[in-house]
Amino acid sequence: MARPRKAEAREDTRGELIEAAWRLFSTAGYDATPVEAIIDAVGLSKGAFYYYFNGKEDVLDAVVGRMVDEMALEIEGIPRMSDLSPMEKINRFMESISSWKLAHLDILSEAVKVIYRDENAIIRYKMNRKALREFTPVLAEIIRQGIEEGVFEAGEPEDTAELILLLSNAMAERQASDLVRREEDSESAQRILHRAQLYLGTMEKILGAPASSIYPLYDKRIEELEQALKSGKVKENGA
Amino acid sequence: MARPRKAEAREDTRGELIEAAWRLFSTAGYDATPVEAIIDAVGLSKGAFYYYFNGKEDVLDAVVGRMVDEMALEIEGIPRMSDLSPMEKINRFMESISSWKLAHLDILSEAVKVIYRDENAIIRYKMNRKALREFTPVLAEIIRQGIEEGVFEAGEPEDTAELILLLSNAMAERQASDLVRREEDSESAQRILHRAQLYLGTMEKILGAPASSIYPLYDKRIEELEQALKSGKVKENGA
DNA sequence: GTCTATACATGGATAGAC
DNA sequence: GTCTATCCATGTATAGAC
Repeated sequence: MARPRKAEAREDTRGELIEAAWRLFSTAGYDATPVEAIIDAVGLSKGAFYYYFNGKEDVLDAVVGRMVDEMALEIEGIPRMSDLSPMEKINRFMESISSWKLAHLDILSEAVKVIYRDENAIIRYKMNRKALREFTPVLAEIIRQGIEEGVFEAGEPEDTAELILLLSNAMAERQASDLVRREEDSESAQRILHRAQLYLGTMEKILGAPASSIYPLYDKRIEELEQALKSGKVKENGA
Repeated sequence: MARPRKAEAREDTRGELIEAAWRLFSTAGYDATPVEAIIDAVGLSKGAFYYYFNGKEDVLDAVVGRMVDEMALEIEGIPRMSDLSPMEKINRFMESISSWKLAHLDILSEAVKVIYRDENAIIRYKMNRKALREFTPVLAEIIRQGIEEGVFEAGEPEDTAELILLLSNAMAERQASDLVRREEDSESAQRILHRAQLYLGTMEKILGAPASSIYPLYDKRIEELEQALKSGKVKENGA
């Protein structure tokens, strides 16, 4: 009977639900988060939830959509940054994506472990696919410029971009699992970096770009990430 | 009250359940298949199901396990086929995997569409990960041989093998969705093949192998697959 | 050891009150 | 537009027959 919080106290109910859902999905997992947990966190009833979303999967799409859109915002201007060379643009692109990821790992040194659990494959999959869709045209444009200027030697820009993104994502997944596992199993940091170099080198070959030209900052990023994971939560996230 | 089939008529109950589960998962999807549907198909009760499996996810693991093991059986001998060159071994490897896939598509020109639906990401993920685990050492051994003989120029064999498998899987996923979509959207066959060449070419670069050396039969395979999809089910699968 | 019958809790969904 | 009350499917667990 206890009536949840009054409506008047609420502003962006849908947004609050998305926020709460993401916090729960990333700490408990998707399947393990009942709709009830989401509404409890916000102080709403089930009916309200189903008023804002078509179902549980719908809120997952909203969560994913919000994150990818944030990323998209950061990268969409890169092709038109006339002070950067194509290679610099690519590095800027990579940098934007991984620093965004780092920023969103604050809530979640724990979350990495959760998100990469089997049952949460659906989250990763939706994220990857949406990111692929939205980022491919941007990266393709950069590649096109590089080909025109003669600094890249690659095939069809769209396909090439897609492949690069695929690799970059696979690398991220691999590195994430490497870093998480490194706490138990102690694989050498050297070995992990070495593996990353293989991926980066492959991207260079695909682009027909010189060795060690892609993402030279990567080593530093990994170090940061490792520090973040070691020291537990980096900072608190209130809302 | 109606008592299902008697026990005496049964031989490999667990196997029957796995079989039925796979048929249902691949036609209706994982989430959309209640445990009840599986036991109905076999003529058993719920208790029996929970006698053989710890839960629904357990039967999915069994399904995936069985398929990957079948594939593993076909490829594990390849590194020791002394009449083949390393490059031939790699092609044999690829061929084995994709012809196995084709063979298991008989039940399922329909299944492709189902398996690639969002909600079934968990099936694909489990499949890919198990395949990666089991196939990497085999492919790595072949690569090691190639490096020793000087026909490949690649880095650490395990990492290289993993990357190749990753690409091969990504290519398969891409091609599957291309071919399925081709029924509505009419993307040119040319474009699809072209995309495949990009993946194969990348694998060659990773191995440091000559162009067009990997999987020259691929074009033919794709044609076969396309025929299979066009003409609906290819053959019936009784048990 | 193998299975039937059944009970139960959970949680996704909906109808309709306010 | 917001929420309460309710329904129902389904995953899980168990007691006990054969």
